Amino acid sequence: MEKQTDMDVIDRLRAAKLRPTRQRVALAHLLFDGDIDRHITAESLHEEVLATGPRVSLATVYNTLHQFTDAGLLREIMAASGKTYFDTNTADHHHFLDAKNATLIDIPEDQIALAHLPEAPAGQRIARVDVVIRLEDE
Amino acid sequence: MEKQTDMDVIDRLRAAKLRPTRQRVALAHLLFDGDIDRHITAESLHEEVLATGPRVSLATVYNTLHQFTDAGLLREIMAASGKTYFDTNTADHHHFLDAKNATLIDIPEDQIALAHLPEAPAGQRIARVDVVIRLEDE
DNA sequence: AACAAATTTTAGAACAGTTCTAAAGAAGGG
DNA sequence: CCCTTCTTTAGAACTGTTCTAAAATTTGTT
Ligand SMILES: [Mn+2]
Ligand SMILES: [Mn+2]
Ligand SMILES: [Zn+2]
Ligand SMILES: [Zn+2]
Repeated sequence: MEKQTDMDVIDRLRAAKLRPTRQRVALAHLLFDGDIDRHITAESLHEEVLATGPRVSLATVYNTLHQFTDAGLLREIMAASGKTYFDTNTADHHHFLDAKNATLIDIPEDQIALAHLPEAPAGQRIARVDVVIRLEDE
Repeated sequence: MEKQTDMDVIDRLRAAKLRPTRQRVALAHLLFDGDIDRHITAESLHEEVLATGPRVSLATVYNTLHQFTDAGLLREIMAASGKTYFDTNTADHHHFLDAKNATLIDIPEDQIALAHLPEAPAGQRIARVDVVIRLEDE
């Protein structure tokens, strides 16, 4: 996924049925260029785009993050502390929460295992399992 | 724990180094009478106490919930949806989240098992593990 | 290129949940 | 009782997020 061209990004947006506006292209580059999975908040992404790209309002950052989430390009994580994080890693996985730095860290898939899941109450099914391991300084 | 007398509750508050005020006694009864574990929010407990007991401000409900949590009588759970829940079950345990009703349900201890926990990043230790199993209608 | 229609962006207001402030009230010890 | 300390309270403030409706951009059509 390294260093996408604008055309790469534009195609991706079109595939998601989203017009490739200047703002969305800039945000998509920040989110998806490079191979690193990211855990960002609306505020943090807003600061980042202001520092490097075109002017984008905070409302647009929120709109875009939700649109990307609906398109399956991001995953929404409500870890704690009232902030919503968006994760560029859309695979099923779990997180460490560094509460002091308000940061999420992926837990490598092979390092955790839910032995046996409980049965859902009658009439309901399991939509998603989130494990959050809260860290503290040693 | 069934139907505590005021004296029971007052002793409990004294043990937590909290003056047994009218408000705290009323809230403690609501939280700790009966054997049922409860998952409440500040708003829900506020409504409840207004309906049945002395006038208590929302600020006092928040203050009291945090004091009880600090005293180990409650456990704070930030499940999702921007609301903070307080759990009268202070033992380590996990939850179903019924997102539609914004409700937490205890998962019986024996019905879930974390097979092996990952190692915490250098310099940090695991403070707490929270598993939230989000439910959806079948 | 010019135009019209549809979508998007934006500033700022509004909102929800929570915390803060500082003044008034209640509790406990002598 | 009196004094000191702690607690409660109303309302303001604050944080993160969503909403509103007007202006701007994008896209498709001539
Ligand atoms: Mn969302
Ligand atoms: Mn707290
Ligand atoms: Zn992640
Ligand atoms: Zn519980």
